[in-house]
Amino acid sequence: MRIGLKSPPERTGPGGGAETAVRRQRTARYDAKLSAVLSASSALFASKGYERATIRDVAQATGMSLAGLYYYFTGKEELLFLIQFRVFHSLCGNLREIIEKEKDPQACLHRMIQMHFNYFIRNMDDLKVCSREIESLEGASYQKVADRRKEYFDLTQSIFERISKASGGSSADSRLAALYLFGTLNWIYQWYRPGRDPDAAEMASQLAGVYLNGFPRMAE
Amino acid sequence: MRIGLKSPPERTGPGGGAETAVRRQRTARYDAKLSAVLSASSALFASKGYERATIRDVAQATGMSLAGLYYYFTGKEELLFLIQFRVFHSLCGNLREIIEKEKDPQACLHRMIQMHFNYFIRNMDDLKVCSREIESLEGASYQKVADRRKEYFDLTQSIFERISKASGGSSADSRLAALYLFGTLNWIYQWYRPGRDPDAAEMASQLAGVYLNGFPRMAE
DNA sequence: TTAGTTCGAACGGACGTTCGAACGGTTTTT
DNA sequence: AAAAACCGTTCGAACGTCCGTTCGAACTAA
Repeated sequence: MRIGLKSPPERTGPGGGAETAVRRQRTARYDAKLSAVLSASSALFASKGYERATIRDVAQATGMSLAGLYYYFTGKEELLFLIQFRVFHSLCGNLREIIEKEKDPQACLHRMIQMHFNYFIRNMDDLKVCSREIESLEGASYQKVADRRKEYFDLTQSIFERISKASGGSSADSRLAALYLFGTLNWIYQWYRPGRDPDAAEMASQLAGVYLNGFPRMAE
Repeated sequence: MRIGLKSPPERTGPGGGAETAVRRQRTARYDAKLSAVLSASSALFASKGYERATIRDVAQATGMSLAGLYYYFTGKEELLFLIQFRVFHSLCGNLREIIEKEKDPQACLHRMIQMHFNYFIRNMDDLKVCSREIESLEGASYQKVADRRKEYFDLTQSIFERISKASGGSSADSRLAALYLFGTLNWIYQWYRPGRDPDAAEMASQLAGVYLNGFPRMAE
C-alpha cells in the first residue's frame, strides 16, 4: 500500500537485523502476545490478502487498540516477514532431518512430500501466506525469506538428483522436476478443503506416485 | 484496496452484464485504445500486484489522464475482470479444439500442456495475473471467471480420465492428478525466465514425461 | 452543430504510523 | 508502612499521504 508516513522513518526494515534482534524483553508474556498477534495476522492475510488486510483488522481480531499493537512490531511488513520466515525455518529443519535419516531416494521423496502436506494441514493460513505473498516483501526482509526458500528448494532438488543417479543416471532434469513439484505444493491452498479431500498421507502417496511412476501407475 | 467512493455507486459490477455489454461503440479506434489500456494494466498488475498498482500508474503508462481513462472502463475491478476473462476464454477454446482432434489420450495430455506453455510464454503478464489474483475479484465478476476456470479444469480432468481408462482402469484419481498439474502450470510464472529456461516444447515434454512415466523416466 | 473523447481539479474516505498521556504492577526510597 | 520513582504496556486521537472515482468544461473530427 506504500502510503502515509508522518515523517519517513530511517528503518533498516523488518529483516534488517538490528531492531528485530534487539527487540523487547523475552518475557513469556511478551512472546505469547506477539504470537497471538502473528496468528491473527496470518489468518487475516490468508483470507483477505496482505494488502487488503489492515492493521485495524488485526486490532479488532486481537482485541487490542491500533496504537497498542505497535508495541509488538515495527510495521506491517514485519508481521509478514515473521510469518514467512518462521514457516521456512521449520520446513528446512524438518526436511534436513528427513534427508539425513532416509537413505532410500524414492522413499525420501515420499517422506518429503508427506512432511510438507502435514505441515500444510496444520498451518494452512501460514502456508497460504507464504505461497501467495512471496513478492509482497522487499529489500532485506525479502532476501532473508528468499534465502530460506532457496535452501528448502535446494534440499528438495538434491532428492531428485539422488533418484536420478539411483535409477541409472537418466537425463531427467532434477531442477525442472523440483520446480514442477513446488508448483503443485504451493497451489494446494487454492483447492484443498479438509474433510472433503483426502488426508495428508493419502495426498502424499498419490503425489509421490505421480512423480515416481507417472499418473497411470499413480496408485501403486 | 476498497476505499473512497465519493458516493457509493449502484453498479452491478464489472461482470454484471448490462453495462459491460451495452458499452461504448465498437469502433476500431475505441477497441484499439481499450486494448492498449488492458495491456498496460496487465503489465502493471503483474509487476506490482493488483492492489499495489494504481489507476494513476495506468495513466502514466498509457500517457492518458487519470480521468480520461474512465471513459474506457467503469472501475479498476473491471480491468482485472477483462484481463482474466479473456485468458480463460482463449485457453478453453484452444483446449476444446485439442481434445476434439487428438484421440490418443497420452498425446492429448502432452498437447494440452504444450498449448498451455505456449500461451504462457506469449502472454506471461496475463497468466501471472490470472494465477496470482484469483481472489481479487468479487461477486458476479469473480463467478464469471470462476466458471471459465472450472471449464478449463474439467476439460483437463477429462483427459486424465481417458488416460486412466486406456491403461486398464487403474484406481488413479483423475481429479487429484488434474489439481496437481494445475499447481505446476499456475506456478511457472514464479520462476520461468525466457532465455535461461528451456523453451515451451522442451518444458512441455519434460512435464508430460513426469505425468505419463514418472520422474525417473521423465525424458523418455 | 453534434457526438465521441479527453482532462484538470477536486471529493471523500481509508490507510500506516506516531505522539503524548495514562495505566498497573513492582521496586526503591523515605 | 507509606510515598515516590520506575518501567513495561496500552490507548485515544490525530497526522500526512494516497487512493478510486467523479464532475463539468474543453477539445476534436465529421
